[in-house]
Amino acid sequence: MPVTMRDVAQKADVSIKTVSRVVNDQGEVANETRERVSAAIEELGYRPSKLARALVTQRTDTLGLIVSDITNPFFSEFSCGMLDASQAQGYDVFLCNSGARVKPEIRALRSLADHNVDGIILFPSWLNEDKLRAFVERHRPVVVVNRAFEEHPGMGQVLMDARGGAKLAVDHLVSKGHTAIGMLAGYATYPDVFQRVCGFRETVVAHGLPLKDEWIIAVTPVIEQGRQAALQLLTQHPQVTAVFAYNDLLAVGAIQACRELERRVPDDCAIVGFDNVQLAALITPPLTTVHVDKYELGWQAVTLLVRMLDDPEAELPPVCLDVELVIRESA
Amino acid sequence: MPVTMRDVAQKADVSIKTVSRVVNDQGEVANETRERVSAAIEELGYRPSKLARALVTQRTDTLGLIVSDITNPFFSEFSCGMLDASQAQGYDVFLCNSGARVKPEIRALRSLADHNVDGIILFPSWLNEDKLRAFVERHRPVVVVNRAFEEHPGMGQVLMDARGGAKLAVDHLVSKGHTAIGMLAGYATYPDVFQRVCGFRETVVAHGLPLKDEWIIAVTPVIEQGRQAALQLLTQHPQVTAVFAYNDLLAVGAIQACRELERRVPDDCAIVGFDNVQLAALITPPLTTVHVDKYELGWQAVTLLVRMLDDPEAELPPVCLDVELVIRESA
DNA sequence: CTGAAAGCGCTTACAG
DNA sequence: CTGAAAGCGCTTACAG
Repeated sequence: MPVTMRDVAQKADVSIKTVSRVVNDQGEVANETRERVSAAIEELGYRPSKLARALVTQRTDTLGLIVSDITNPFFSEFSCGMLDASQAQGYDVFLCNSGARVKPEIRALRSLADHNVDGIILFPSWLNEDKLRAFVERHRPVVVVNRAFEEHPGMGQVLMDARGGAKLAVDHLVSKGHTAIGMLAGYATYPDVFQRVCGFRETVVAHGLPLKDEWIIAVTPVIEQGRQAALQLLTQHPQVTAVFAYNDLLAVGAIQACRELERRVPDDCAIVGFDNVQLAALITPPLTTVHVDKYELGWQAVTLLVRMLDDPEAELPPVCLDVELVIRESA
Repeated sequence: MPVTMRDVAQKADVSIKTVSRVVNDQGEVANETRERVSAAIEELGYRPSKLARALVTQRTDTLGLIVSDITNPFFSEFSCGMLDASQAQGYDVFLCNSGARVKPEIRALRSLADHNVDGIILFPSWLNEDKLRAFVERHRPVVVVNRAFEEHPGMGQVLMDARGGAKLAVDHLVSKGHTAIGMLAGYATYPDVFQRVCGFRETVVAHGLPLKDEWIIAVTPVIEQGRQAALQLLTQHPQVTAVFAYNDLLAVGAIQACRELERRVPDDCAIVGFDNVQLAALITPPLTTVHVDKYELGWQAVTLLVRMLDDPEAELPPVCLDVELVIRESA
């Protein structure tokens, strides 16, 4: 029932090929013909089928995005930037939630490949590098966010300076006189946890402070888990007077824990988060945290991916966004 | 380069049609043949092209979602429910951000139609009912969320009891002794604003309280706008001692305004929000608000849409979710 | 139980 | 400047 190219051709009394030419604005078409065809298109309300076109061109004008948890404001901000950029470039985007679990992540990759997306932006939860490379070779280009991979054709990387961010956080805590600093690390399956933990360890050691494994607790980075982990950390190791959290959600949980333990923030326990989500400024006390431009991160991921699509041979270096410390009241 | 049905057929020494049969698990196939084909599929890592299939079946196994602002936690929670439900039903989903503006919304509808999505879930910002009906007739079924339309084949509705929620909020404020109640309404282009404002007006009148148009301010429902609107409301009309907000974001803005005006919440000014997003419980003071299950709302929207797709003739009544008042400290 | 033909709605060489 | 043929990778009747 939808109107096809054939209908337009018939109405304009030309061949299908000619319609195709004016639709795609390619090849020479006599002005008079072009106008007749345009008129027919207008009149019939013709819109070319992306499906049919894709079948022959192997381009669908779609991108896939796989996030860990769309409910986490970090990812929704990122998605917003990604969507705006995609739209600006003429792509529509499939969204998939992996829950930061491997199986759903693989399922999402497969599913996106089945739909022939042109490219994928992925927050890998955990994924064998070889597997991902195999996927890229067999299917479509992937831009990986927040995880450093070995460079590989068809794989792009968009990173933030997580290590530097962790250093900023610890430096700040040390400057406030803290010597016993713990960390609420993200769940181990989040690859970028590694960078933040690294930065944390390095900086603590660089300051000549004690570094205890028991002071680093790994949990799923949501508020309630942060609360429980902080409760445990501060109860079992009361000497800890400062906490660096993998992200703001965990930091908020830590603030709740302090309230329950009647530890004043920042006097009895200082807390620094990471991401600077909207919530960070709204909580009491307002959170000192490491800021990263999440919208920009999403935008850059698309920019890189589109570049890869436009020139598959190009060797594009990883993109890395700077971070900065935002000092509020929690530390 | 990707492996096709033809490759499988060749390897299994059968016709393409037979491969199609085992892939789609339809028609009788001799066991021995089926196994040979399955083995070939396995061996070659064959995956059927959804594109090619869609071209003939007119089914893409995709759904579209158009939200106003993915950055608003209401929508991200909704999306989460929608994604989980879609996946459970075998659909992948396109996400579009309309920014609650008409043009991007229409562009998104068109774009989704171009990709032949099977159905669409839409938060209409403002859209002529006739236009939407025309779209549905020409293209694909749409489930509209949070806006009451006249019933129409191909259009489903998922609602929440917004009016009832507004009543709960006002009743609560009245029970606390408030007699001068203002409202921070959402920007007028949000259709569901209507229900909440209606419920507000009705209930205020039902209690025999004054209802002043100047006490109802319409703004874009984000925190900063809420802050400014509340500042204006409480400065120009200091007699107002209670505020009902269209959503939690506006309510949070109102709390900030009160802080700036040195009005204690709830003693000098009581505030009630709507949605019960995560932030509501975390702000100081914790927000009294109207709870609605956003995840469930997303899930229900998909359920309804899939029903419509499975049986285009069925007349499915609107789905309406209950709401409840969550009393915390802001009122 | 299995296959050959036609077609979904386009684009890509190739002619003229 | 314009068109006829082949084909993208599948499924849908229809035969046998």
